[in-house]
Amino acid sequence: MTERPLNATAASLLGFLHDGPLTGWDLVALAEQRIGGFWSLTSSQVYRELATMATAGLIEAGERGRRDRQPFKITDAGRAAFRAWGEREPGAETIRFPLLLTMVFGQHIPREQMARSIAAHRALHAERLAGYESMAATIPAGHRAADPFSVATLDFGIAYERAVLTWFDGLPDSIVQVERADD
Amino acid sequence: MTERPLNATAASLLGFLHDGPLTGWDLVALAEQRIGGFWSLTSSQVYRELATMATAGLIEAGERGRRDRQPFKITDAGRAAFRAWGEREPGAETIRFPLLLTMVFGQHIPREQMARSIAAHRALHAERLAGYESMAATIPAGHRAADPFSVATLDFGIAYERAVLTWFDGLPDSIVQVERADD
DNA sequence: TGGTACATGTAACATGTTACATGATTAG
DNA sequence: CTAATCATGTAACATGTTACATGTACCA
Repeated sequence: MTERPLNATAASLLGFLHDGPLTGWDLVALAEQRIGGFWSLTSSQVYRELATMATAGLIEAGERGRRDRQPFKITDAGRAAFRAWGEREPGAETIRFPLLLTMVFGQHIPREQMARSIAAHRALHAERLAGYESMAATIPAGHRAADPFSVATLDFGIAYERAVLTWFDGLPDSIVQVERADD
Repeated sequence: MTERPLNATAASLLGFLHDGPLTGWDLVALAEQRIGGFWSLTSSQVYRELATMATAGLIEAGERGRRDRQPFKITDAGRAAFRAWGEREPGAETIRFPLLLTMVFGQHIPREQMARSIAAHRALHAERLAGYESMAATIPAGHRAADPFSVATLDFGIAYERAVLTWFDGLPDSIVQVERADD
């Protein structure tokens, strides 16, 4: 007992398990879809956390089904642990943006390389934004009120991606523009 | 030889060392100031990376000065390693935003708690934005052209923080508003 | 002369990443 | 029958975090 507090990744798994038993595989897919935009996790991590939480009694393994699927069910202890996590002040966000790191040292990095990276990342963000926007478009009108939390996180994704795109588009030519030899 | 490629944190230290020898302490402070907005590192990490890089011959320790300060100087091998890092396509950014995680599971979390967390985070972001904006205000006009890279990363911080604040302010009352007993 | 800021570092541990091994089921 | 996808998991390692120990120099 007196387990150390849950980490956020484990807590999110417990969060998903509130709605019913799920397998590791399901959780990976669900997490990617629902929190992938601002929380990353790998299947390795998921299986490790599940094993740890099962040992700690926060979840219980059910019968294995087809293809060895093993569903986990949240226990009362798990719900309590989740509640305790939810009551802690969430920490500040961390962002790790390698492109910006490259950019800080831009003077030491080939200009063309940088311009290409920027273009690639811009495209990636445009794609993500499009994805979020099409998700948002399919939200039934009534749902916006019914599940404001999911909507809010989706809105965050949209706001973030739009800001990033606007920033990309405002970069000065001195950074973005590649002098091209007339080939 | 054939060392595995640099990690981004180590690379950033090498980046700073391009402009002259620095101690671990200096690097921590400099990193916090220059890349703290989108890349976090702790002093423990810095000293560990310095030790590793010194062993690998990417940097060289100089004479210890006052208060045991130990400056490190980048070597040619270090410059080469940095260049190799700069030539790799920077990976996608990762964001880890605990507040959003809490929010996804908002239905399972006390409303008042959530509202308080949101207010606290909003204040934090407002503060950061103000900091960035005052930094931006002190950039001499000519500098904008002279060091477009630093300016660009600062602009990112501003764009990001503004987007986050706007998002906060657009959250629906159903999330933000706490019913207050008339006390 | 005592507190504060400077400065370096270690140890222990938590978390995240990558690569791989294994097998079940399904679709063609 | 075979390739693709589903599904679980381990091992090894890299990276990040937290707590602490040690000592120096400045400044009031």
